[in-house]
Amino acid sequence: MAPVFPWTPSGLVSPDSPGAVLQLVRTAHASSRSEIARLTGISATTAATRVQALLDHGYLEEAGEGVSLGGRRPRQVRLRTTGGVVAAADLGGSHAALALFDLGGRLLVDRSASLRVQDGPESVLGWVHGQLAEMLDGLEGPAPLRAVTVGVPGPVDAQAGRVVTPARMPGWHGVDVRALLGRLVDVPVLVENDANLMAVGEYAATPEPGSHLVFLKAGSGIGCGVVIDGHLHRGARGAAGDISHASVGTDSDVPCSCGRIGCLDAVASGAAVTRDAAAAGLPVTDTTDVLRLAADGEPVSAQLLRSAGRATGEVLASVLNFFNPDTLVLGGRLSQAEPYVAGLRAVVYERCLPLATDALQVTVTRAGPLAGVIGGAHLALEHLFEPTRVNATVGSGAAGPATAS
Amino acid sequence: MAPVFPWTPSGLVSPDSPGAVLQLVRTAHASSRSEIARLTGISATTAATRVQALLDHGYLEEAGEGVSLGGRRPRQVRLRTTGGVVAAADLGGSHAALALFDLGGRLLVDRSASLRVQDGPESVLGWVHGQLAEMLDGLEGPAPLRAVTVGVPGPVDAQAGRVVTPARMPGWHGVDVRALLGRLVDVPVLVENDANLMAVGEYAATPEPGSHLVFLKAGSGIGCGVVIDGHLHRGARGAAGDISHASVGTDSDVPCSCGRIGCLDAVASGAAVTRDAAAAGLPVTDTTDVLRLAADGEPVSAQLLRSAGRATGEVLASVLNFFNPDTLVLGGRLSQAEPYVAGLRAVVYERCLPLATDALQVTVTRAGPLAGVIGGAHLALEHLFEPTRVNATVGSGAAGPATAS
DNA sequence: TTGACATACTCCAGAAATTGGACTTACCTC
DNA sequence: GAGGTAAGTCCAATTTCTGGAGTATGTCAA
Repeated sequence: MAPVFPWTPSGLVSPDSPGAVLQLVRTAHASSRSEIARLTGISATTAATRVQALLDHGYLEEAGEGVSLGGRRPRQVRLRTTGGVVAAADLGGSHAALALFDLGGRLLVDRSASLRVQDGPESVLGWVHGQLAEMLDGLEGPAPLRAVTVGVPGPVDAQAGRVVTPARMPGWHGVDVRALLGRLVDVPVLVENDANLMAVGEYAATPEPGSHLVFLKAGSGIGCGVVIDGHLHRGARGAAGDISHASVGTDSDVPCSCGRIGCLDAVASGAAVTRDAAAAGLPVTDTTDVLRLAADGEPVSAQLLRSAGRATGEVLASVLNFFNPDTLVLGGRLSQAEPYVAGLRAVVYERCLPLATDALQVTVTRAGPLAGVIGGAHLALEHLFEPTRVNATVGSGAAGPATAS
Repeated sequence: MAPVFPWTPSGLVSPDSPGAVLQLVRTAHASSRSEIARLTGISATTAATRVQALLDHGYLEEAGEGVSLGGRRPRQVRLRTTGGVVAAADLGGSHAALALFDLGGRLLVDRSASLRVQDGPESVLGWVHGQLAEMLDGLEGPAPLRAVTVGVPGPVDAQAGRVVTPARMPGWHGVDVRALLGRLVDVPVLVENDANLMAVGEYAATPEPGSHLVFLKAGSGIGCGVVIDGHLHRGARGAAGDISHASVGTDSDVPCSCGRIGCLDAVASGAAVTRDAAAAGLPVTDTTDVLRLAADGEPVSAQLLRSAGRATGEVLASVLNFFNPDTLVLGGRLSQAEPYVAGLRAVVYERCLPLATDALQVTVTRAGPLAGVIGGAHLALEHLFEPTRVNATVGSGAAGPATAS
């Protein structure tokens, strides 16, 4: 008999590194010393020691006693959420949402404001910084800013923190948002596509490890965000999630911005629906008008929205068959229109394979307009607390909580 | 100023667990003690101790001396590949490929044979076991079998090791391949879809961590395998990669097996091409005939293959835009036909967005007919050496190298 | 009420792992 | 050769982890 391995390299199986204790508490998987010992396999003594270290350094705080499981009640601990805040800014074509969150991911304040993208990156990011500073000043217990996430409506090189060819933000191509804003705030700055942020925001609402989520942002443009196994999928060039130029079977001959005919974006986007509604003689100038008419029971607008939903569903069906996610979340302004959602759902269930739909949940966004900033906060906190990738130097470069402004 | 964290939980940043040493050597990232110390950040003493333990237990072996970097030559170590073998079986509709690999992933023997699926799971898996036993007997230095991967042409519940609704293997629905084969071989058994295995096999040829790969298997049916960030993406129900029922713009009215019209499978699969070729009066009975005619310069068959490639490219373009991989690998028998590949490439580059194609490599499979078993070996070795998921009880359940037959 | 038993946690001494520095080996360059 | 450098070993000091004893505080059932 050839040699066998009677010995397994220790540490190969269970990830019980010291930092894992913080993760367990942060993700609500454990809340007492004994629970940590059980889950990680480390001894009770070690668990207590590590918890104490985290308490001493302000990562955790005592949280009273839990319920007895037949013996002494456990002394619970939780993340100390007052040790700082993270900020997220979700920039749109003409509008921005800004918010502050505590270290537990709880929303502290948010505001939204109209934005003048055309003023250029320096001006806009300066404005963002001013808004954030105001919000920070307004907090009750002042806490240091730890990280900022900026969402922009276009492709992003998240590694470098740069904007790439944004269709809806002329003048921003190649702009190093990380450097520009990092100079002002002096904390790590993450830059991300807005649909990606929304996807993460929805995932954060019910974070099931190992689950896959596709988020559809159907507004004046159409885009997707993809979360795979709990991690944002950006693709090779940060361009993942683009379905706007998939071709749909249509008799429309309106040319798309990409030069082709029959692209989803030219047929089923908010802009396209508005254009078609206006052409049909309805008194509309933007997507909101169409949504209002449809909500009031105006049939032509409802019909247009339903068609847009069906066209989008057609494209999504291919995506869902290919990608087989657990969840499809519909967001963006069009997802507020019932005919749109109904049309989309009908086609998805008609066109998808049984295996693709039997586990699939199709829901309308719960986080709503805050999905983007919630996702931004999630990424910022992940960056602060789980800097697993050693080479991921972001912003001020510090791995984990470090000096902040 | 609110409290800041001057202390970072140790172990939060660098993954330097004892088992990491084995991974570094296995993945060819390190080959000497000093290199391991440098890469992991552990002291030279510790690195030497761990290497010695791995040597003592047969995981590693000495491998002579390397080149000097200005001082003493490093004493190299490498994975001890003779400590066992892994097996992979790639079952097709009527054909099977079987192979044995050493623990370094090197192919030792392979054979292919015709298969009678209709004999049923017990019979077929018994036959597989017999073939593997024969091959094991034929090895020079007899080594114990450590794990087996079985690829089947249909959806799979990899977690449970079961086959799910396989279109091309009637009688196999719900069959617990892991249990059936595990009873015979008494080592961990992995079950996986064949296109998935091929994707992993191609990835294994040039394993770049963080890269995304889509593998197209275009044979008598059409399927994809997806590797995300080095990990196989199975989807929620193990059904990821299915593009056979995406609809393509065509004037064909041949109904698909799913009951609809215009599905890719009904238009561009090997079976569809053969059908159309026969209908055009060509003397063909299967895909091989068509490929041969086209290779001989027969224009109608070439034209049909080109159209099939174009239709497939149309569907893939959507997938590539959405998914933004680094690599698209074309495999399956149709990928051997130049007109098919040319048609596919043309449409992909025409229909994809610049961001989706500027980083994209479109290549024809290098691993060829062995891609499936190579992928199977890769998964088996990954299971043996990287059992990071604690709950992943597979086969005989042991995590890491353990008792074997 | 009371005893039996369980869980949660702490304390402490022994065991194990890790480290830094001294030391050896062995190569390169000049 | 001499000096410099990298690779690796040896060893004592240090740090970390563990298991068992002991304490605190519950549940449960008679």
